[in-house]
Amino acid sequence: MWYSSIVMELSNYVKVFKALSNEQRLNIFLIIYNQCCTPEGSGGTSEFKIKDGSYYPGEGGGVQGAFTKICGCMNLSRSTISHHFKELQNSGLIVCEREGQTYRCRVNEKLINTIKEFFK
Amino acid sequence: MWYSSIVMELSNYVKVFKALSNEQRLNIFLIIYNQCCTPEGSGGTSEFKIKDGSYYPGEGGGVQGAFTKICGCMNLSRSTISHHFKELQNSGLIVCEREGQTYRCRVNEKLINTIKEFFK
DNA sequence: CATAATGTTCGAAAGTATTCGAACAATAGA
DNA sequence: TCTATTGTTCGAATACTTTCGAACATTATG
Repeated sequence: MWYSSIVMELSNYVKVFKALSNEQRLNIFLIIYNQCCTPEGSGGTSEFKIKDGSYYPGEGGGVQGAFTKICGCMNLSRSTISHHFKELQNSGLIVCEREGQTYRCRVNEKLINTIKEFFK
Repeated sequence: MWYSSIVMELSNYVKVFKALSNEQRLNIFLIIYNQCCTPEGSGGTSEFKIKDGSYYPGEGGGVQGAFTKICGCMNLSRSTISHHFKELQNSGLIVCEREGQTYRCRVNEKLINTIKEFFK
């Protein structure tokens, strides 16, 4: 028999699942997750880079016009994208900071491992 | 760099995360998940058994008075429990059937593996 | 069969989410 | 410095969730 291993307060799992429970937000998360992750094990800051409508991972860039370009991809207003980013940050799934007009996001790999563990 | 492996329609992932995005429902899921799973790899029907306020897994029993007892544990009405069970079933996370007054639930291990894969 | 118990369905109330556009603040570049 | 662009915050509209109690259907048992 299986046991789920619960290592955080249940309300934190709820936050994560809630963050992923909206299709638009899940899409945004996947863009970040798939395009902008650190090499496994590095644990450092990873980058999220969008240029000319395509995504370029890695190499220290960050994004310019990330929101607007994501808006273009998914037909949502900038304020809505901003809101969804905030929800993702709030759940702990991503960590973002700005440097001038450059947006820098990293996926919280530790939390993702915790969620993986949840499903044993 | 990681890539999430998406093997279902995104809307199905959304359904699963939505099902787990409410603390009460997550609790119910955990009761089922932790107390009533088949031995790994068996793939068969597992049981969900509650008796005298305690949970007894396995051995072909099923539940009598499951809802009422869960109500007792979590201060929710029977109609609410019923609703949450339906949501969990709807997401595909659990499969339930009744046999007379006996409730039989199994966790959908295949779907759970799919979700695990999602987090690479 | 009558009764008690269990789970379901319905409608309503209250709360939460999603989305928008407008007004705003910060920054980069002409 | 002025302008265009970017992301943020606000308030509002609409839609969805959570929860309840009441009425109902089904089943087990006296």
